[in-house]
Amino acid sequence: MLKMEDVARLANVSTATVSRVLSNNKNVSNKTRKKVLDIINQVEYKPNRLAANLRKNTSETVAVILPDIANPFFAEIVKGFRDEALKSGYYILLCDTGNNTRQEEEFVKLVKERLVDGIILATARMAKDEIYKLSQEIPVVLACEYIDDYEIPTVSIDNISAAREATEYLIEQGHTEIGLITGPLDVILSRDRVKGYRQALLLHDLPFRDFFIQEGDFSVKSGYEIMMKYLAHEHKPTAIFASSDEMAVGALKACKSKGLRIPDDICIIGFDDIPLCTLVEPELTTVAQPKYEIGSQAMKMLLNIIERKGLVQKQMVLPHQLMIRQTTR
Amino acid sequence: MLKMEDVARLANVSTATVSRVLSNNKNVSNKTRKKVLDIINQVEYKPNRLAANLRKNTSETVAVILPDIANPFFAEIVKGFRDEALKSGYYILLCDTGNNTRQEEEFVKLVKERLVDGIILATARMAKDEIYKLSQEIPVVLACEYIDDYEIPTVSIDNISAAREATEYLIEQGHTEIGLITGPLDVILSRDRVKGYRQALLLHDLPFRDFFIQEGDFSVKSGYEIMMKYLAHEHKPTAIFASSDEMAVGALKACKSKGLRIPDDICIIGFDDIPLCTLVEPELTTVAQPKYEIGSQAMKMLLNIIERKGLVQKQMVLPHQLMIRQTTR
DNA sequence: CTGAAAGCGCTTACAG
DNA sequence: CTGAAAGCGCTTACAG
Repeated sequence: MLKMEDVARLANVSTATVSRVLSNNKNVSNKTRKKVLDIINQVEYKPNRLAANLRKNTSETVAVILPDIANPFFAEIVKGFRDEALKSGYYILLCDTGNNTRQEEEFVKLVKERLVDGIILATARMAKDEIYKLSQEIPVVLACEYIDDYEIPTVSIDNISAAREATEYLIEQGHTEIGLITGPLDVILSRDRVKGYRQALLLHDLPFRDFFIQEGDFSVKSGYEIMMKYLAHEHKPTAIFASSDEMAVGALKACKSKGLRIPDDICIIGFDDIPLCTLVEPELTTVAQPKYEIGSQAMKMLLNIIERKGLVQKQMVLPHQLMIRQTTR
Repeated sequence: MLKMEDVARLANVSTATVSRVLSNNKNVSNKTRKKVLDIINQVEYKPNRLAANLRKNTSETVAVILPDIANPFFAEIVKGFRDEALKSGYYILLCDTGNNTRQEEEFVKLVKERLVDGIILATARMAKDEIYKLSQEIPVVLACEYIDDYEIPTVSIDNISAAREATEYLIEQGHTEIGLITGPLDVILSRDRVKGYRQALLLHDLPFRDFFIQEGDFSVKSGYEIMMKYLAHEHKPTAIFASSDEMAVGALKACKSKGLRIPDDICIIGFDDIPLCTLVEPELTTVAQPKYEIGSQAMKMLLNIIERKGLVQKQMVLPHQLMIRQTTR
């Protein structure tokens, strides 16, 4: 494999000049630049990024840490990450934790090893203060969740308001017994959505029942199982608010398997608005998040921080939207 | 950030010794090793991988090039990649081409820049001989597709046989008018599945109709639109074989929108067996691929080639399975 | 506008 | 078992 030295020799210049040409440094005469570029094209020279990065003390790579790449919600966000990273010539190191908290910490060492210039945490299991500590050492942006205690850069919707509105919508439709299927409660956004749900009940003077809050893990299966539990109870909810579309679909499946009609016998609202919503029957009412936008904005923010492009907005809240479809009425 | 030099000074040894301790080189006395490890733990030293890799001329990173991370089929395969890579301490650089052929070539330059030690192509749009050329320069494994002309390492199912069996199953159920919804025909596996379909018709002396082969792009939308076209035709198919589950679900949706009953009026078979299959109604009959296995085996093969662990099987064909559910009878 | 030279932080023959 | 020293392939002050 050719190195810069070879190109320099062929072009009769120093490696410094070749390097300058490659980095579009203005301090090169047009004549020299052309000569060097010709050689580069001719021999198809590509600089060794490892060497360049070592010297520049960067990696031009960012880590995206997320729980599960097979989750369609994250898949869409990743597209936003990707497009924005590519625009700036950064690569993405995929860090799928498989919902394993230890893995999350494991990946953080990427940073110490200088393999990445920054990290996007698309949902975190780590404690808030750990995230904060991390963000003091290295550029970190948290996607999908809002953290208020610390000044950690964040791109997300307002999960509390979104959950409150969804719950209030059900209340307005006459429901008073609303079952909540939450995400894992070590995830901040899961807790925020519980808050929103509680706020809605309080605002409408509705009683709060412990049994009506059940913790799922975002999967179809957990939604199914929790719904079965609800249905086995003597005091059944008349509406379900699930913290992910997949759990909502699981709940839908459970209701159908028991011969219940949706939305006549029971109403269901999901969260995220993944493609699946319009593929099930009836089509799922849900809270839409601007997934792609969250991804691209989070990456943009991270790259701005990495490249210290002056002041960057630290907390960005994007709009959500209640998508009323066929599982509510 | 501390460097090896600092650790060496603190431990009163040379950097060579620190390096040996870090790489588990046996040529270090237990006493020295302990002394060095104590310092390393104490100051939380992490070696700069960039520097180590430059020196060793590796990157301990592999590129996974795939069309669309949001495709649930690939998402599951990626899990196989991930687990196997992690086992060997390799990282994965995510290269989602967004179904853009130019992007595919773009990513190949990662190799020239020494940013990755090898490449997995999870489905390729590149011409066979280009893939071959690439595989001569750098370790390459092709996942999901089988290439026979060249000796390119490959992990896949037998797409031809799988498609033939699925088509024959429909024929055995009495269908003679079978519409095929293919994937993009620049993808090898799409063409292989067309081959299998043709073989089945030939084997059963059934006529081959050009109109019954329609090219989709693996998306729900394309399946929907193609099905609508079939249904608008005076000579309608009585069964559909789609080259992806998402297209099959699109076809299903189209049939339902026209008031057709599945499987009574029309039968549908998909391909891949993604989770969606059991979430739609009726549940989708499909050809299951061992997705996770394809991923882990492909990564294992790639890492073996990279680390030159002797002879590696060059072509691995994994079993597929027809999953008969509710959209056929 | 250009080049000589130092240095990024490691690893690895080589010598002892 | 250990260390001195060269070198991986770039970039970047510095000097001219």
